[in-house]
Amino acid sequence: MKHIKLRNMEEFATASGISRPTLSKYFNDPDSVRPSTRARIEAALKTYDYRPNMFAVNQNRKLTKNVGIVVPYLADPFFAEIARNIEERCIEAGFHPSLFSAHGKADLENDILNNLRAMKPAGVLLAPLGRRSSDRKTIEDFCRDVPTILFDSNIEGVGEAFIGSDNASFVNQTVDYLHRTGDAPCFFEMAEPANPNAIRRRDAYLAKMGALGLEPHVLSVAGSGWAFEEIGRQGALRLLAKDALPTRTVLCSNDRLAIGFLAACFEKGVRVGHGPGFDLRVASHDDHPYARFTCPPLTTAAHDYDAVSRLAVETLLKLIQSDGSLGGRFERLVPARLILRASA
Amino acid sequence: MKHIKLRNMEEFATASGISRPTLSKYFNDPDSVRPSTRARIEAALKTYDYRPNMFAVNQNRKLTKNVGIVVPYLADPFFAEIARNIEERCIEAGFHPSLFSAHGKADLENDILNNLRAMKPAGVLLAPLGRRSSDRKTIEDFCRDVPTILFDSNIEGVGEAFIGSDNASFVNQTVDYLHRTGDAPCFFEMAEPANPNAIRRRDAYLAKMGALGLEPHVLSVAGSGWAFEEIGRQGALRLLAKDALPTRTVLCSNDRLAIGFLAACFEKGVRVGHGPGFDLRVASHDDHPYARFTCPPLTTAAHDYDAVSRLAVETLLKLIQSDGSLGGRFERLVPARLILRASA
DNA sequence: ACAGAAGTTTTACGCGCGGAAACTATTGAC
DNA sequence: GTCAATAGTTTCCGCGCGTAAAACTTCTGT
Repeated sequence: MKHIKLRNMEEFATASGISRPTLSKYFNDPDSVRPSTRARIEAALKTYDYRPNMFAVNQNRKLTKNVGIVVPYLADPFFAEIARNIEERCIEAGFHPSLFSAHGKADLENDILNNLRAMKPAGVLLAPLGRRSSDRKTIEDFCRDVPTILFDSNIEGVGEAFIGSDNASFVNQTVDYLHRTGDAPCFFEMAEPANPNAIRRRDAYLAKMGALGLEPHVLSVAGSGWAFEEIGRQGALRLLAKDALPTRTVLCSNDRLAIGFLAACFEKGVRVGHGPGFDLRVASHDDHPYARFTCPPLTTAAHDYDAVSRLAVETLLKLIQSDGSLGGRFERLVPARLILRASA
Repeated sequence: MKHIKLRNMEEFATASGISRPTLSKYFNDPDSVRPSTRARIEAALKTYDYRPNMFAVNQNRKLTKNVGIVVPYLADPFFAEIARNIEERCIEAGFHPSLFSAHGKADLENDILNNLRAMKPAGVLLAPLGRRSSDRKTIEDFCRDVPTILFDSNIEGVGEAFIGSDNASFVNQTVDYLHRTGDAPCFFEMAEPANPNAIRRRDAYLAKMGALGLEPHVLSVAGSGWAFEEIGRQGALRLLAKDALPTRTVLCSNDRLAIGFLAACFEKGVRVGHGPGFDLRVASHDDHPYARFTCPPLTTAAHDYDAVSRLAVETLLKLIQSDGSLGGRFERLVPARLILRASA
């Protein structure tokens, strides 16, 4: 029966027979009015079509219900998936998430943060581009003005909290498994990783190999940017052509590199798998949405998407409730779960 | 030197020595003021840190600079890629795009449209979920209130325009190529496609086979939702187990199904490729970002991402300039480009 | 130099809502 | 039934900016 469209709260007040300040209270918090009047209001809402003007609301409210979600590269299914997860949790909590992608570009990330400032968000969840310290200041300034929680990729000391994956857990599990069931792996990575997690994974690999008393082999392939699959493929093709793999077991820094690596193996007729009749074992990290559809399916260490997104949103809500400060920087690293498939 | 932060335009007016209405004009259109005063304003902007409050601006402006971009499923790299493309073009044109994903859920799409209404966007680019007519009304109502352009997936008569891909062009090219270089294909698809494009592709396949005087074979596999790869894989496994493929050439409705199909072939030792020594040729449509990394790389008909996004944004800008109506529904279908890779 | 055009300032109002203050009505326990 | 606490009403102001009107100033072309 939503026929008459009302233009403002005043009209809705006269139409519903309830004073405007009471309506204002109701829209800010439906529980702040008596149940009987709440029922009257909600009955009126079904008869008349009225919604508060969000611009007028946000102009006057000290704290909006907006939250910003910023990811470095949305065309990467990993970020698409985690952003989806976070977005849904924010909606559940009664907030209005806005999703932004830096598309791999630092200056776009800066623009996003500046525009986000104008939205006066209650809080921001930011997965920064991993990059040199030259741009660190922009993010630092932003975090000083807006309650921000970093996720996925950490910047030491910046933001009120960091929620991420425990790269050591990822690498320890994969190296352990590969070593236990055959040979310890060499480590395949990009020479100039776009992301600090890659550096932590290499460090974890070196540490783990040291702990096992084994000699590490790091293969750093050239390439920059976000076209990881192609970089992995080209790197693998070069290594295979030169027969330069130091071991018959390869651990890739991440699944997107591994997807390219496997494509190169297929191209060159290298049989990837575990057991007799196979030339090479390949494992990786992330459990990328397509990792189960590679040929062969990829053995990998899986992110706990659910836990990371849940913790990130929970921490953000806590941060918002405690008025923008948690009293000390909170950090939480979520461990990985090993996924065994045919590639290793 | 951006030291003093000014709280509103009034303060900036006194600080810069320029009247507030003139500043207002400047921020709405920098070219609407005399070059000399424009220079004075921009000089002042470098001394003082001031940006108009976007909520106050949008409350009073009849037409905001917001544009909404709505896609059905952002975790699908196809939509991630086209959304990225569209977003960047909108920014270039001086608008503020907001990206939303329905995450495959019809009720979420409805919520998004309702929230979008509150943002009073100048225009909206909507790639609707393909679904039954029961929800058509929500979209129709929305399009009546907000200047909207549909893309990717059409709904007859809804919105001011539709920009999409020419499914017939996709299918004609792949069928032609397969037929010319070997055998005509059977058609592999989902029985209950999430998207009307799938139906058009099947129809195009039937028509093309008819035109070639050949008998068509449509293989519809069970499954619904957006996990296309798994649906394709399961369907392929069943068909291979029963040896039920009517031809040695398979044309998949889209690349995500094909990715699953290829995974199943690999699993079962079916050698996919073109020429002697291969069991099966597989081709598809879309040129999904991962199509070049499948094993073997996928022969497919590529979307012209660039043309679709460019046309969509151009049409939207035209629509906004002409005050919300183009005087008749505009439709434009972009042809495909055949990409030959090893799978067929 | 001067009329006319174009740009600028002054003044004033409005947008739709948040929120404070003072007052009135309702509630529930004694 | 009284009274205090709670909830609602009335009235008013402020938020930051768009925008209109009128007066004023500066810029054009001749």
